[in-house]
Amino acid sequence: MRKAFKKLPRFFYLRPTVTVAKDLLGKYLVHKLGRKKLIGEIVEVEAYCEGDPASHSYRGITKRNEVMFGEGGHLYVYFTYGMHFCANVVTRKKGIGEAVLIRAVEPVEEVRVMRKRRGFARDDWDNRNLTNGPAKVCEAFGIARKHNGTDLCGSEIFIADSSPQSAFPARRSGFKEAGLPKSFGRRRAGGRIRNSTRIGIRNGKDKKWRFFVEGSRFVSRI
DNA sequence: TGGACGATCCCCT
DNA sequence: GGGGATCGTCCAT
Repeated sequence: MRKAFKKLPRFFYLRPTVTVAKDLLGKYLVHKLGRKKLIGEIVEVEAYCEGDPASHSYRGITKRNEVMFGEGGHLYVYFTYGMHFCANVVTRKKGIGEAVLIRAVEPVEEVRVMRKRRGFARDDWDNRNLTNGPAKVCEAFGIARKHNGTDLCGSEIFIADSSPQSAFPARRSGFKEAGLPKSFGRRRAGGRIRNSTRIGIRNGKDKKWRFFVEGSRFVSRI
């Protein structure tokens, strides 16, 4: 019996945060906006764990970070530097404040919409700078404050899999029933997973919890 | 109530 | 590689 394509199930997100971070590479971020589906393949993430001084959850639960302490599989969106939003995938069970920051994706579907949202010129055909940073991803995908707490097991914003080698296989035959375009199954980024220290933090510098797809043109930096 | 600073981006040199 | 934009959040008065 063939397994139908489906968005990642709840238990995917309840696992250890570093594991979830690595497994998110090559998966597809999907935002249903009206009749359109904005889709990008995740190529760069960072894990933020308990006892991690770089994490927003380090000093305990507050109004800002409470979504991080909720059940895994929800979206934690925060506002930073007075002008940017960043999106995180909440992990683990309720009560544990851990999450994975989505740092970069490779644009896949509705790229024109993303380009317009990012204010790209019509004659600028290099999409490398479209979604190669956490705030750029949010701007391109139209993710903002109102999406904080969104259930990724819902139908507005979710993450899907199309990699046949992964632990969460999907088949092209299932895309139609999932309402996704036929081109959806193509794996684009390829490459092995590499890791490094995280970007833009002072504390927790030693942890090598940034994960990215080796050789991808769409990561924020090498 | 004030002030320091931030999981960033963009433009400038 | 350096600095400015810009404001919500948190902690110290």
